[in-house]
Amino acid sequence: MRPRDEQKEATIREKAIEMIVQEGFDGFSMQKLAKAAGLSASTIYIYFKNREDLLRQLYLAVDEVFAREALRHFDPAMPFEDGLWLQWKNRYRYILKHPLYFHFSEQFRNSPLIRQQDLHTPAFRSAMQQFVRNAVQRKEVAELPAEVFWAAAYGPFYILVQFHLQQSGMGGKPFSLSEQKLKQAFQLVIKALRP
Amino acid sequence: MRPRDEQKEATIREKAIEMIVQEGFDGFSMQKLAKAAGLSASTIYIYFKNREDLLRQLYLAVDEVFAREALRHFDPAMPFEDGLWLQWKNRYRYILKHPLYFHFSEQFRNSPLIRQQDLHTPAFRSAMQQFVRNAVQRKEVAELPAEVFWAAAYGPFYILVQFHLQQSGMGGKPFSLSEQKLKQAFQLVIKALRP
DNA sequence: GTTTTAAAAGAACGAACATTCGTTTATCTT
DNA sequence: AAGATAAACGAATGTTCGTTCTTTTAAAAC
Repeated sequence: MRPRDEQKEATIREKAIEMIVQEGFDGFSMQKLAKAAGLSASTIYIYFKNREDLLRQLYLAVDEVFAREALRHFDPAMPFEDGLWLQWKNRYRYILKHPLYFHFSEQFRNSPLIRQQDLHTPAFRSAMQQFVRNAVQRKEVAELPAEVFWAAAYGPFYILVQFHLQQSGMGGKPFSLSEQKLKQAFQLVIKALRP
Repeated sequence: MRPRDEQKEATIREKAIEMIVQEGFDGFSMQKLAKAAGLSASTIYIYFKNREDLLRQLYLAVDEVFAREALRHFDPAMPFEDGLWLQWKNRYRYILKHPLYFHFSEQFRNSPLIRQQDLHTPAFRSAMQQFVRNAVQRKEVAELPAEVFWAAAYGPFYILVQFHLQQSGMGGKPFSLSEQKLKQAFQLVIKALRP
């Protein structure tokens, strides 16, 4: 029997993400994807059940990479400031390395295609919860409702990143957020969260 | 001659926004919109040049309402803390009053359909710029790169709002962010931005 | 009340859509 | 080398898409 071509599936995934970032869900079709990937439309159905399944799988795969990169070298037992900065830097590095992936997931954020509960893996969520519990216990941060805390801890990060991502457009222009500005924003967050 | 039916155009706009919030750009079509609005598809083309024009007009109209509401009772000369809190409350009220509108604009945020520069009217942008210039001059806030400043001033707000918006889903469930939590987040932001 | 005009409807257009089907092709097993 | 099997393809399915055309309808102007 003939084996599956791993390179082929990888190409489908890459081109699909590219197309969605450039044209949105709206402009994304199986036939255009087939043409972009240089294969027949029916071949896509060997690797993915249907359009919806393809989108779902893409999202899950991208989110999994994100979760892995965000938690790199992270331990929920870390001192709060170190741990939060590590996560900021990890996410920053992820976005520099995979701007398309990041842009792609952002398309899902407010779309009806993915339920909120599907965002991030359970392991990721529980690691983050433990991290905050520790920080509160050690009185490194003020005690706050969870969503207020996360909004303060990551809101500035995401707004900053989104701004620079849009500045860079989708052409070749590089992502221009400097680590210095990132650090500046981070210092503000730390000041805000101190007890 | 027969006059245009203003009610008809209003219905088209409302139903279009509803449909986009519920099904995304992907699931939005002229024919489904016609059926939902109870008229012929060709009638839509009396009020809007085409699909793209319809989306553009919807976005501009919604954004105009937002800008008006956000600036309600606002003056760039206000003391910083008062002015920023007023804007937070204005935006909060806007989202409570028009959750669909807000959800609708969020769909555009990372989509290729609207250029970043089209976000918000020039009047809105310049009012905000003047507001910060004044605050810096009076040493009410630290001097920071513009995007770092805005990220810190509004990041927590938007993350908080997005979280509660997703919690409420799109069914009848009410938008559940309390003004108390809003105020808590605001206090953190003020603490962060002080010189 | 007739004429004028544009709104509104409905049918129709080709194009593009997601998906399936039958055939061909490439690779593994024997 | 022959046979088995699933990958890969091209063609075709029926549906839905955005938009236009033709006709009908309703209101304003006379």
